[in-house]
Amino acid sequence: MKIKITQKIKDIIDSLGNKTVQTSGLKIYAALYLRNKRKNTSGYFDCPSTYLRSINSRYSKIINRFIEEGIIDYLKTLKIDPNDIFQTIASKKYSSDLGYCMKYKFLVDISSGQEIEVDFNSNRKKRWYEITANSLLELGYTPEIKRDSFGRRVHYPILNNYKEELKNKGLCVIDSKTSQPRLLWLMMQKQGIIDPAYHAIFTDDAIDFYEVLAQYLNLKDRDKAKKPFTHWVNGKNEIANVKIQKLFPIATCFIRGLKKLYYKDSASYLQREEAKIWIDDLLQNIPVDFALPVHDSLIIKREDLNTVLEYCMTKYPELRFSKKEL
DNA sequence: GCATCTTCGTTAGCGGTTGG
DNA sequence: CCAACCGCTAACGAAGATGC
Repeated sequence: MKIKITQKIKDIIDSLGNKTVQTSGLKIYAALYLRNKRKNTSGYFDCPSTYLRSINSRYSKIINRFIEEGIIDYLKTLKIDPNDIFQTIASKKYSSDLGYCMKYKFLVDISSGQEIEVDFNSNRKKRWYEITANSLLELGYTPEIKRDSFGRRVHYPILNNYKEELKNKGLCVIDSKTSQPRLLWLMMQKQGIIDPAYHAIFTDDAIDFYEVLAQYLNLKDRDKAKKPFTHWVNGKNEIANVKIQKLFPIATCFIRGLKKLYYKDSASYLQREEAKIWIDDLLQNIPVDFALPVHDSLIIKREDLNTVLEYCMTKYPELRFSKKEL
C-alpha cells in the first residue's frame, strides 16, 4: 500500500522504540492515512478500535504518541465532571450501544512528503503455517503457502489435486458435513432466527442438507446441489434461486440482510467463518504435528485419526465431522 | 570478512476483565 | 460495541559467538 509521510511524522515513528515498534508505528500511521480519505467536512474520520487492533494489538501507545505530538486528535464530547458538577470534562466520543466508533482527525498537513510502501501483513510465523509447511516438506513438496484475502483460505500447490497426489500414503481426511449450510444455520440460531424448513434439516442428524436440496430441485445427486446453494448465498442473481427462496423464505431474508450489511464482502463471509474455525483454531491448536488444511477439512495421518477427531468434536460439538481414507 | 547460529531480552497477540 | 489494562508465553529481533 503506497502512502505519503512527512519528515516530522517519520521522526516520531523512528523514536517510538526498536525496529519492531517502528514498523508497527508505520502500519498504524498508514491505517490512519488511508482512513483519512473518508473524512467528513470537519476532518474527522471513523476508525474502529477493532480495526487498529487487528493491525497491531498495541496500537494505543502509538495513537497516544501521535496525540501527544499534535499529529492527530480524537472527537470529544463534553460531560459533567463527577467531582465538580459545575465543570465539564471532555471525553472520547464513541458508543457501542448507538453503533458509532472512535473518530480521529489529522491536525497537520499529510498531503505532502515522501512516498513509501507499507506492508500491512505481518511476517510472523504462526503455528498453522509451520504445521502446513512441515507437513508439505515431509511429503516432499515445497512449502509455497499463501492465504487469500477474500475468504482467508490457505493455498498450496497440491491443494487442487491432493486426492490423486496423496493417495495410498496412509493419510486420512476429517471434514465437516455440509459445512457452509450448517454455519449459516448456526448463525441464524445465534440470532434467534428460525426458518422452519431449514431448521428441520439441521435438527435431525439423519437428514442431509444437500440430499434434500437435490431432491427438491430434481437434481441427480447431492453434489449437484452445492452450486445452487452457493449461488443462493453468494450470488447477486436473485431470479436463478426462486425455488430455494420459496423453500427457505426466512433464511433468504437473512442472507439478504447479510449482503446489505457486508456489501461486496458478503460473499466471503461464510468462507471467513470457515477459515476461522479450520485454520485459526483447529489447525492452529491441533494436538499432532502433521496436518494439511483443505478449506473445510484436514488431512492427517491415519494413526492420528482418533486423536484429531476427538479433538475436533470436543472443540466444535455443534458441527458434524466425517472421516475417510485417502 | 562475511554468513550463519545461538542467546537473551523484548514484543505481539490473545484471553480475560473492567469500565464507558 | 469500543477502550484500556493486565498477565502470560511463543515468537521475534538484535547482537554477540562461531564457523567457513
